[in-house]
Amino acid sequence: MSGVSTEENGGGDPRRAIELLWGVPGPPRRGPKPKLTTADVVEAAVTLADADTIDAVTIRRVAEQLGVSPMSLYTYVPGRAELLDLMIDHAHGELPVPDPGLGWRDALTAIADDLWALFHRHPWLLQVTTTRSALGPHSFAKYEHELRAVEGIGLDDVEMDAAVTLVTGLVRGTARSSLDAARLVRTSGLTDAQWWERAAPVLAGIPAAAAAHYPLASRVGQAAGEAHNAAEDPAYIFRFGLARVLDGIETLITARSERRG
Amino acid sequence: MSGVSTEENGGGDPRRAIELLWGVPGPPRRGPKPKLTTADVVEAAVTLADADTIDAVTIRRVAEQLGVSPMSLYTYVPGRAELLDLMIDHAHGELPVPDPGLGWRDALTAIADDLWALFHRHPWLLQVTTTRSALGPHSFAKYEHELRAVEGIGLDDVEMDAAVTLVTGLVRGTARSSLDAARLVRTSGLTDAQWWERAAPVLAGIPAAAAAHYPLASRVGQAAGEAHNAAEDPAYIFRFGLARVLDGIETLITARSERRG
DNA sequence: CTTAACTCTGTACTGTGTACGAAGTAGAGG
DNA sequence: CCTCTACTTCGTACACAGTACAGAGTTAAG
Repeated sequence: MSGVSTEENGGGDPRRAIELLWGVPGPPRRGPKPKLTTADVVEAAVTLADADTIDAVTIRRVAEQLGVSPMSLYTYVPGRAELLDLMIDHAHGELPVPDPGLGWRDALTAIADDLWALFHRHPWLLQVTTTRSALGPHSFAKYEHELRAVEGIGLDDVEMDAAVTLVTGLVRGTARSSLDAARLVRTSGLTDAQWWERAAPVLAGIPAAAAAHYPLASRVGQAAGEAHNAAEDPAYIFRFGLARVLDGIETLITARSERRG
Repeated sequence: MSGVSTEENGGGDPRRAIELLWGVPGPPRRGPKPKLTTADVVEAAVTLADADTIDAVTIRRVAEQLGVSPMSLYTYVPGRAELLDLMIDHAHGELPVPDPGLGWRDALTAIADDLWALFHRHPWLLQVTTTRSALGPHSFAKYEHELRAVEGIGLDDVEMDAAVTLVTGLVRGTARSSLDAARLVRTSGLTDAQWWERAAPVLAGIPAAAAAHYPLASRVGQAAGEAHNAAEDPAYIFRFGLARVLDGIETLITARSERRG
């Protein structure tokens, strides 16, 4: 069964975190040479998270991987929360710069595909909230490139923001489903098919769960399950959703231009 | 700063979890009368989560709220993960049954609005993954009602599934942003405006972060921030996104019917 | 009345983030 | 060169988590 929860992490003054994100050096160092750099810590943390989940990123494990005592990490990073922020911006740095020659549909599609790939390379990105933490250079650049895709196509500024947020949100949501499913297969040792094989007879023994009570859910659920095995389902929703959203944006643009002229 | 992570929870045999979800009584009881019911535990857990976050739902705290020792909860629930599953289905039970007389656009809009409201009543629903756990009666009913909204409008079964998943995914994503932002305001004690007041001068002191490097991001970000204060931003994206998605579905339906005749 | 199933509880283990204080290192000022 | 002091590193300790385990008490079945 599933059930995954999210941990809170403090707010606090943004100063130090922003300085770390932008690599501000700080005052000249007097004491012993540091063994590591902040970048070392971030990279070690990303390696751990890639191989498992964000939960694998514990202060103790990152320290162990670096051959250092846990507490010494606090020299490079104020705490675990800020480390996660640094990891996010680091990962955003992997996004390619979209081809500026593309039309808006192709550009948005490329952005969505790149983001989809990024999430599959770094699934932990979807286990972490982004609000207020996207202040690093690579996250800024990401937003800039996204806006460039919809610049000059007839949307006002507020709509441009909404359009790219809508597309990236679609990718986030569908990629999350895709990766949750994959992770579940890994941790439970059961594929979706195997899991259903086990669950189906239990459900069958419960009168209230009979197909007669849920005719559409039974029919459509089965059809969807057969059309694409469940592992590919989110990828289908991604493509389907992107097509719908792009069509919807096109409708808006058309309405705009017709009203104007 | 932000940074929120998600915990893993085991897979395991679905049998017991499904039985709990559907309220299968189990063999006749011989020992002392139980002080509680599984429903008591679930309701106490929901109360705790509503008042805070999903992290407030610890075995110890739920037990304390019920005036019982922590370990005795394991009589009613196999573990924390299964408790979360039960909470999800319990919450889905609050969703109203949509008016069957509505057209598909109004029906999908009503479903989206109801879900948006549910997420704002129970923000912890967005801190928990749903994959494979939606096997309870109320979650089944939710899916059934969603499909009813798009039944008979010219989509095949696979597209019906994709359409409702797209809409509910949109609500999930935008509601998550909305609630993450609200939670951040609560935990940091800073409104978005106050936080930006503090962050802006720090950013201003970093040459690499100059607006000249991110012209669109600066212009559009400012415009979006002024148009609606950040707290309302996700709500705007929700409405904007829903309009686009519905238009996109309409385009698909129209194309279908034109091809047919 | 005996027995066995069931509930409930206290204790204990492992693992988390990180506060605190001590120890050691190396550049700055004399 | 010596001293001072900022700085890095580390060991210990605390509060809190989920839950395994074993024992004690309770009640229905035989």
